[in-house]
Amino acid sequence: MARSEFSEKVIELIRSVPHGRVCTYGQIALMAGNPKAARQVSYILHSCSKKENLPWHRIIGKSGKISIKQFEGYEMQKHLLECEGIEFDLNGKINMKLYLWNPAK
DNA sequence: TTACTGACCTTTT
DNA sequence: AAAAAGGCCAGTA
Repeated sequence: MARSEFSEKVIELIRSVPHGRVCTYGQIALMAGNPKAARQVSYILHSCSKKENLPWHRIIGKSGKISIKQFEGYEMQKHLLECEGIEFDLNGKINMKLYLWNPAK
């Protein structure tokens, strides 16, 4: 598999996400060096979550919603996030203000 | 090599 | 405010 520099950065960033915190695709893509490669982040997750055992459940959409389809693992992600202390509102969204991981700066 | 796909994001109706 | 369309990049076939 072609692990580009971008991919490795994404993987490392995902691994850097603290327990009980979430991050967005765009955020990771931006930190990885490509603000517009957010879509690719998801692809990398799919490729490595199994092999690298990455916390893919901590990666969500910018709106605070889970982007994945229900039959793909929506329930599992929600459960995993709840186990980390993250709560969902009535609309199934996450409070970004509280849980969004803001890396350094 | 080109073509198609995708767990997105931004801008425009 | 909500919904639709376009654009972007990297990876796989």
